[in-house]
This record gives sequence, C-alpha cells and structure tokens, in this order.
Amino acid sequence: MAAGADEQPTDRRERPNRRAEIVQAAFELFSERGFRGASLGAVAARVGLTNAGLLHYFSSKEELLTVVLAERDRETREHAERSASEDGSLHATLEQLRAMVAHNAENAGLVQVFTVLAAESVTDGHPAQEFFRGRYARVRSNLAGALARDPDRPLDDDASRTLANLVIAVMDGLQVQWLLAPDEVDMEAAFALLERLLEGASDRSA
Amino acid sequence: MAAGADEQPTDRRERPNRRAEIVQAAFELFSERGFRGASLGAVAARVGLTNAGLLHYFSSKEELLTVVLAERDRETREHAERSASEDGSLHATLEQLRAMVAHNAENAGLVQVFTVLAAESVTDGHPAQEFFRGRYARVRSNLAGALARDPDRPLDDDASRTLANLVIAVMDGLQVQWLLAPDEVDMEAAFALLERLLEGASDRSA
DNA sequence: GTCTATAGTTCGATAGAC
DNA sequence: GTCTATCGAACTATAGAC
Repeated sequence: MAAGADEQPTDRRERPNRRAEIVQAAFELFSERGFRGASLGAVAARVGLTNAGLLHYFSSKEELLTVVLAERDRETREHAERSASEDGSLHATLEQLRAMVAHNAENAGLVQVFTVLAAESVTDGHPAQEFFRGRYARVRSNLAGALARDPDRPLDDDASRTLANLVIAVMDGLQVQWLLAPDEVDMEAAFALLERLLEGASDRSA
Repeated sequence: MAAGADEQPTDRRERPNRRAEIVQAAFELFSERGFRGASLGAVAARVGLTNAGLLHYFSSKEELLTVVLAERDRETREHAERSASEDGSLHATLEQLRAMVAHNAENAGLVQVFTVLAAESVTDGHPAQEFFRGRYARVRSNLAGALARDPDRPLDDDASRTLANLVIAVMDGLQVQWLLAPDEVDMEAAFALLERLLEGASDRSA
C-alpha cells in the first residue's frame, strides 16, 4: 500500500510534456478557484489548448482532478512519511512536522489546493470525498502510530489517536487562517508553541 | 459594535416567513454544496418557489449569501462573544470554547456551512472573502485579548496572539476531520486535550 | 494531436403577465 | 407575490475534420 506505485509501462515518457503541463495548470486552477469553480476551458487555455484539445489527454474533468490529487499526494507523502515512520520519538516526529509546516509556508499554492479541496470535498457527492477520507485516515493512523511508539512516553491507543487528531487539526486550521491573512498568522510560530506545550507536558506526570 | 443591531424599522414583521424560509433553505444548500455548488433554483425549489420567485426577495445570489452569513454569524456571536469577554481567566475562556465545541458537535450543518464557505472564500474573487477575513480578524483579536488579560498568567501581545491562532486552528481543523469522519474524530475530546496541555503549561514556568 | 462545431445542460438574472 | 418565458452566458463532453 505504501510501496512504489509506478503502474504505467513506459508510454509516460513518450509524451510527458503535455500531460504534465495540463496537470500543473489544473493544480493551479483548482487551487485558485476550487474544483467546482475552475472550468476545463480555463485549464486548457492556460496550456494553450482548447477545451476539446485537453480532453484528448483526460477523459473528464473528474479524471483530471483524480490525477492532480494523486500526484500532489505522492509528493507530499515522499516529503513526510518517509522520515516520520522509523525514528519514533515524540520530539523527532514533531520536528519533522514543523519542517513540513515551514515548507508549506513557502508554498501557498500547495497549501491552498489541499485546504480548498478538502473542505469542498465534504459537500454532497464531491468527487474527491473518498480521496480525502482515505488521506485523513492514513495520516491519522500513521501519526497516532508514531506517537504511540515514543520510547520516552508511551501512550495508549486512545490517547495517541486523540493527540494525532489534535496535531493534524492545528496544521489544517492554521492554513485557513494563514491563506486569508498571511501577515497576521505565523504558522511555524504557532506550531512551535504546540510543540513546547507537548514537550512540557511530557516532562511532567500527565 | 457588539450592541443590538435591529436596524429594520417594522416591515420585517409584515412578511417574515418567506425571507426567513429562503435564508434557512439557502443555509442548508450552501452547507451541503458550497456557494458555487448550490444553485439559486435549488434554493427556490426547497421553499416551493421558482428561480424568479426567489429573486423577488433577494436581488442576487450574492446578496443571499451575505444575508445567510450575517444571520449565522450573529447567532454564533451571541452564543460566544457575550460570555467570553468579561471573565478573563484562561481556564474560563477555554471552558467556554469547549462548550462551543460540544455545541458544534451536535450541529453538523452549522459547522459545515462555515467550514465549506471559509475554505471556498480563499479562492479568487469569492464574495465571502472579506466576510471571513473580518470574522477571523475579530475572533483572533477577541481571543488574544481575553488570553492577555488572564490574571493568573499574563501574556505579552505576541504570545497571546500566537496562542489565539493556535486555539482557533484547533477548532477549525477538527471540524474538517470530523465532517469527513464523525465516528473517528471526537472534537470535544481533542479540545479537552488542548486544554489540559495549556493548563499544565500554566502551572510551570514557561 | 489539436482543432471547429455543436449538442445538451445548467445557471443567474430580467421582463412582464396574472 | 409568484409565475412563465426567455435571454445570454458558461459549462462538460462528443463528433468529426484536418
């Protein structure tokens, strides 16, 4: 489930440019306008194609969304899951997450596409609903597992799950505030405050 | 700014039903589908009107959104700002917020309309963008003020603002997770964990 | 591989009858 | 106060020429 997922044989390399360009443009437009707010024609125009020209590469708008999400999710996963799995101290896990927060603070487009689409996905019949359900389930489970394995401060399952939900909520919630008011919200500072609270708590009994 | 805001003279009572019904239906549909995903016709149908019939009461879809947001914001504010302002201890403020979290956990529609529209509002040219910017600015400022005034543990401006951003982020971030997986996310439990972390920290030096 | 043309919807909003 | 009718625009997707 977490192993390599390069399914396509080799024809990816035959015409790599167009598909990649389209996915990049779709990423940008879904970020700027959401899925329902971005039109296929706008994506096509951004890569110098017509509506019909784009549909030569992707059979529907929904398929394009699927590819965009899978692509960006893969990159994010490589950037995060790799390291967070093995070295299981609470401190190390939080430091890795803080690095991700810092990285996000320099990539507004990436933050926005996930923030906008995740919230949009809770609406009726949204095509990304299963994607985000699965994504959160996976992230929650991974983080809870890492927290439970902390050698300095083992947590039972329930506590580690609650803590994982809390940490994820902080990251997501900061993003909305930051996207609306980047000058008033310092995501990394707020996350660092959470870290201090958690490491302070682990020094004590509770 | 917080005082009574009943501007309309008396003609509100002449035809109260229709407008209120429409606002209620619009609230539901914006919650279920977002602003861009919900059509005027769908709102109209829900109250037994046609598209044109609805536009007799609201001159545009955007005006309808404005009214829905103002109405719900007023209710939320009455439920929250009233109490959070005076009794300034950290503990009391957090307890009030936790009560709000518990209240939200029983009102999925209310949570969803704000979660979906807030995220949607970060997209280009969204009509609710200024509303949410203002709303967050106000909530941040109120909460930071309350935290700074805590008699047991005064915070400087910077620390109280960062803490306010963190607390708000927790509430918002939990909502997205909860809307997608209500059985796996206990918003009140996660918020209570944050409370324990904060009150633990206030016992120590930091 | 990309286009034009267009089918088939859906939408927001207006005009005007009743 | 609510309707029918309709306009004009935008949208997804298909068919078929080049």
